[in-house]
Amino acid sequence: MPEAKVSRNTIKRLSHYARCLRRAQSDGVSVITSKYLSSRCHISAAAVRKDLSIFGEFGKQGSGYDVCGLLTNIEQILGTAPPPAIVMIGAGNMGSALLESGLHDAGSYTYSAVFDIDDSKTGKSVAGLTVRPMSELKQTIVKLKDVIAVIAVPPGKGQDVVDILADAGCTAILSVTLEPLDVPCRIELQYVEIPTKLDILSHFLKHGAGNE
Amino acid sequence: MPEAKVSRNTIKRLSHYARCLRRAQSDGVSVITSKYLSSRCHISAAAVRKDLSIFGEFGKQGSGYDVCGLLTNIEQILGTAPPPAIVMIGAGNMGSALLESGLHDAGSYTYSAVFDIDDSKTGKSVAGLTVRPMSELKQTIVKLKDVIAVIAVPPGKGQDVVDILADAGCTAILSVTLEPLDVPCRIELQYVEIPTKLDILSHFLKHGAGNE
DNA sequence: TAGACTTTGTGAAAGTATGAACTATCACAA
DNA sequence: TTGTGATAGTTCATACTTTCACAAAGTCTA
Repeated sequence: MPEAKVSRNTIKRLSHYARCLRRAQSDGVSVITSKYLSSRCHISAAAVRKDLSIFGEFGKQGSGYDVCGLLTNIEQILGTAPPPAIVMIGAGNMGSALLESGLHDAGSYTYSAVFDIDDSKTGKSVAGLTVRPMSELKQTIVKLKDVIAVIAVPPGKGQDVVDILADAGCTAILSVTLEPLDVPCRIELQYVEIPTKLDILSHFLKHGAGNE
Repeated sequence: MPEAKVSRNTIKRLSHYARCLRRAQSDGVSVITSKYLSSRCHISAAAVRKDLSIFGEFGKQGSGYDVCGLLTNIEQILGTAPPPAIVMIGAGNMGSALLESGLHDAGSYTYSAVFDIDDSKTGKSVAGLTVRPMSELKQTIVKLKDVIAVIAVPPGKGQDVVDILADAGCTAILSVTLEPLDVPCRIELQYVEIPTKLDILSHFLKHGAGNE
């Protein structure tokens, strides 16, 4: 599998293609063109073809790409076939919202467990999962191995959680808290950057939206 | 104010600098170096200086940048002095979570109003705001003028909200729903891309995290 | 004051991304 | 079988972004 040099931006676009393909698949579409992907993902058709050329002459001229085969290839690169387990830390408003909204459109991710620092929540059920105490977090991470940890705790509590996760050997974290987190460089950390997105919107409100 | 050509990536970084500066300010720091900003924002010092050079020889060799003055300049570009109003659409789990978590660390943004499609929620209070019916949404947008709309409704309900917002002349939307939305090109739309971030994390889990 | 040290600002170079244009290949119909 | 239209794959040129290196300018200590 010679796929060493896939840039981060390409990964992002592949993620969009994957969602678009799943949608097409559930609509019964079996072949898809770069033009269609282009319009649905707001990416130029040339860029789509360039991205997809990493699979090596996979598409068919004149018709397009096989939806099922393309999705399989993309999921191979994304590592979502099967997807890693997801563990939620925080069963408050935000954690519950994410758990209940589900992630079906994002692929076949599922939440494996949910933890909360507040022991009074232990044993309660959220979106079909039983809330477990933080004392069990480390052993769960170790046992599951390939796991993405989602941190949805109140500001000020995030760093403690990160430290536990790092200690357990977790290497992939998605944070939906606002506080800045320090992580060892071997951990890949993704932020849900609501403040940054607000600032971008604010900028375009003040200085004109159209001029990208 | 000759600041026409600030790229989107620069805007993102300025947003990070702004948060870092606010933090420094509340810690009583009055002067800050590119090196410090670099380490806190995970951006190379050279990039920081290049970004900040758009203000034109603002820093002082040997010491650094004046925290207060730099923040003022950045907020000028971000358009967050004062910030636009924020209107929340959706008072469910997600909407409530965002309203209650607050945005103090992100600047001086405040939520101005919250709406919900479920009339049984009308009149109830969430995070100090009274939930209002969707029928009042349009006139509120029109009256506030400079406003960012945050969409936090269940999947399937988002497009209807977008249509109302577009009709009301709203030009800045932040979506935290998973569904893809179609907006007129004059509207600046930002997604909270949780599925994409999960895919990025999944990729690095499978193919090694360190090789960025 | 002198001299060592720190930090900014910037021009050049290297690396990336983007877009246009062209070619090769395939599907389909007559 | 042959011609026509459509689309993937590739190449090249352009523009943008990031990084490097260093001069200029300020700070600090003795």
